[in-house]
Amino acid sequence: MIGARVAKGTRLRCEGDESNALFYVADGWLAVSKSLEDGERQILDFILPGETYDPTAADGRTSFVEIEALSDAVVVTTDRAVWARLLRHYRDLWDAESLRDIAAHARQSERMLRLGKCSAETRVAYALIELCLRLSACATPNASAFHVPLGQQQLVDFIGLSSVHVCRTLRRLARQGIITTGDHMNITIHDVAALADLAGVDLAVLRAEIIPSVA
Amino acid sequence: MIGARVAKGTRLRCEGDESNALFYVADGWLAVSKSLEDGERQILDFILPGETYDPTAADGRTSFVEIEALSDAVVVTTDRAVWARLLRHYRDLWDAESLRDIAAHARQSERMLRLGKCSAETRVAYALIELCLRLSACATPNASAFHVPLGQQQLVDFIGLSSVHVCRTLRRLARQGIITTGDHMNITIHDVAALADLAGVDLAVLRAEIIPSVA
DNA sequence: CGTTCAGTTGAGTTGCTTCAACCCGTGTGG
DNA sequence: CCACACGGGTTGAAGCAACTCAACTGAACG
Repeated sequence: MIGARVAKGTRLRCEGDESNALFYVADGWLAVSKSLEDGERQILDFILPGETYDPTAADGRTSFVEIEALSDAVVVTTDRAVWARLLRHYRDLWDAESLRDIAAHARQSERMLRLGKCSAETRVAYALIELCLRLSACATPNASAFHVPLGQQQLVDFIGLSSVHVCRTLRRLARQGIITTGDHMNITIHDVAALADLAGVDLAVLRAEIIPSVA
Repeated sequence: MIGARVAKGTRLRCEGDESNALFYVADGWLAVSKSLEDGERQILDFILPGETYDPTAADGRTSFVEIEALSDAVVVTTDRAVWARLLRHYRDLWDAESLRDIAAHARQSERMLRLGKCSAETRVAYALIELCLRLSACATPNASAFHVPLGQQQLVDFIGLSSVHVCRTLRRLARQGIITTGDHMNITIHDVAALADLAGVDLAVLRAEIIPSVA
């Protein structure tokens, strides 16, 4: 189990020597992504402080994703086998992890639905809401204004639209007074209800599905 | 633990009394999907014989998906707590499940990438390849010809395009001699290489990532 | 023989992308 | 201190991929 500081922008290697590794993020944001040969990239999920991610593919050896630090971060690397033993022994840990797993899975599913079936506006609105929910769950209690440590390019890769169109859509939302964007992706949501409406979600339901509760 | 025969087309309830349930599919195909209020539906994954699925959301109570039997099926319903205990006690079971989990996760990620970034042709090709791989792994050793127990509508909900466009794309592939479609979604892949090429995947790599190996 | 329903095809439309120009804050070297 | 280049974000215009609408086919069934 090795803790390490990683600088913003660093790509974490998940293959070769480091295989069978599993990441625990102590601080900072990571992005998990996959890319095509032509350079197109899709961000699959963000990893927030306190969460773990296992990048191992089904063959148990290689990784199927790329992981990148979106901010300076502190990442702990653990051997999968060791981690598994811990999970088996400590009931609480197991429960907590299983909850986080479920939440991650639910989030990914929700995103797939939007990706496959929704308009640009809905997709953008949904992404903002998801980020807002996750952030307010882990840090700020204030639900409406938050800072996203992402460039537009990352947001774009997350949403799955062209940067041009994402930009347009954000501006439209801003013009409608639903959000304000400051410098460097400081986003303030003024009208959460309107945004949730555009995203086609019920805020309370979504939170229950997506955010690991301490039940 | 209750085993039950379910007829093709049945919707499995995952809420209320049946909450905290987890499904093991002994026989037949299930589809896991999510839908929008407007009726649009996205199929998130298929569950094949021998696989399990936990439809529980992060609040531990409600479900966040709909599950439907695509064929007549035999489904075993288990309490999550009981299942968790089994997993903790039987190391082999835990390993196998964790492998399946990883594979499912890798599949879903791969699909998200296609959903967000790829053309219709690529998405259709990829879907066919994935189905083919999974089927040939679990049943037919013959990789090229297989029967998909799906109507076009299901395939459409899986791929995330309009039925019209999926149809066109399939016909185009057929005209190019890459596949043949028989009655009721009997699909034969004549040129796996060409299809993999269109899908933008390396067949061997994909198999390693997506299919739980018995390693 | 008529009805129904899944799949197929054509024609017109739209939403997103692409391309290209531009703006502006930041860093850099003369 | 100014000139300049640079990169991220914004905007306009044009193109194209996928969607919608609508008509048709053919198999399945009473």
